[in-house]
Amino acid sequence: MKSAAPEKPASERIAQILEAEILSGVIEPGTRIRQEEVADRLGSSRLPVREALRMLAASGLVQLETNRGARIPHLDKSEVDVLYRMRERLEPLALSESIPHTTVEMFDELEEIQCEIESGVNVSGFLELDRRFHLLTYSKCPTEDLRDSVARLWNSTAQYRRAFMNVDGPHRQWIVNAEHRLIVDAMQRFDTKDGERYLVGHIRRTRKELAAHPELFIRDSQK
Amino acid sequence: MKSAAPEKPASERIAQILEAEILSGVIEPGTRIRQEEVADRLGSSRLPVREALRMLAASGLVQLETNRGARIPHLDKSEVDVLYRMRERLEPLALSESIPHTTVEMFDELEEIQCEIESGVNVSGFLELDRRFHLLTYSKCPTEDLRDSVARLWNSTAQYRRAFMNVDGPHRQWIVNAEHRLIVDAMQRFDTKDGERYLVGHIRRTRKELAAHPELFIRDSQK
DNA sequence: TTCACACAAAATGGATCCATAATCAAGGGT
DNA sequence: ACCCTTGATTATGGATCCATTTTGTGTGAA
Repeated sequence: MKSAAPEKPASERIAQILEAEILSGVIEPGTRIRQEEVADRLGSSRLPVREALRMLAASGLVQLETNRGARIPHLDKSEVDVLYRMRERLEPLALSESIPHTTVEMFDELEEIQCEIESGVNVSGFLELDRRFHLLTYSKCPTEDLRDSVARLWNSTAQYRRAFMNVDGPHRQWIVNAEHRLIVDAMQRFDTKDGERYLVGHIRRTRKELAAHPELFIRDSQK
Repeated sequence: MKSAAPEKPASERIAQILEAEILSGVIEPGTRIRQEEVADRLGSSRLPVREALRMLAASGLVQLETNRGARIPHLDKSEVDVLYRMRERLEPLALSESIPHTTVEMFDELEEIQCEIESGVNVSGFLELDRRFHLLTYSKCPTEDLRDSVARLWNSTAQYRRAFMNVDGPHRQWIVNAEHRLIVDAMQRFDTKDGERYLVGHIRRTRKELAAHPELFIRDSQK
């Protein structure tokens, strides 16, 4: 056998890079993604880019139109509202399914993330830590489809969380911290009901706060 | 302008054909799908087949593994159980969001489908009509992501509904008919709460009946 | 007989090249 | 002055060919 070369995946690399760029806001919403540009920017052919875009479309990060390429979708107020209602229903299930399989290492990591959040970070830092926090609480859910669905919802709504944080900032950050702490506590008590309760409140509150800022959803130019 | 040539889509054609073959059971669960075989069977190159498989993977119909191709996934009992719990939470939301936008044409079509179901059909016929019935009740939901998520769940669980119908047959078909009628009635009354209630019962009952037939989930050979 | 190693065959991932549809610009007509 | 049409440019969809990984088979030894 050759060296310990696990022969890194393939076009997944491009998908991961693009995902990071989209989630971090480097590529702005509404932007059209040209295959060729990405191809020679990342030093590959257009073909893996096409496959990467298909993966991202499956993850809810881009929207594909036949013969019209890929584009980061613009959602209006009511669509984001429904996505949040989906979150309110699915994520508690993911949490319930995850709780029976939690480990102490997981709680250590959750504690670490939450402490970092409370230590004060900027918007991008908070968004990334918050995402890691919640997806980690679901990570022990044995059903991959459920984990994927939840991740899709987080991806689709990421840009609006970012926009909201930019206008309302760490305004009522203490609420998020309290909710996170309560969720972790319920998990440690293996109390799925309580976990669901706090989590629903967490998401529901965010949905309502988002709905109170309709200026985040104003279409820039095109209808 | 040229003739009315809408220039049919592209690799979507292959995806639709494969989807129909998978849902109808022509391609059995666990089967490995070879790109080359599909390519020259449908008279095209391997490239559109690859894209089609990516679409199907996004729809939850196949599972892709790097360098190992596409395969129709085998799910175990607990995974199907969780998928049904996801359905219990998401589909009522889709129904609620759809009800305010219903039309009389839709109710005519629902009536037509339900009558055809009650007229007595074989297993494959029922499965297709049942799928059309429910997805039609969600079809006016304005949020595409929600409709897609629901369709994904139907795709992922299709083979188990088929297996169940094959062993338990039209055993208690009258229950399905009653539930369908009640759902349509609630929709016509624009009563989202009642619609959700009957729909949850419908899915929940199916989940429990499936759970009562563990023999449907016995792994054939590989672990 | 069974396990292990090696080699061959096949299937997938990737790159380059061609065809076609969409976009944009310029020009002419109303 | 505005809109429509017509062409050129650009970008995506598809086909063929090559590289790499996987898998299946066969032979050998314990």
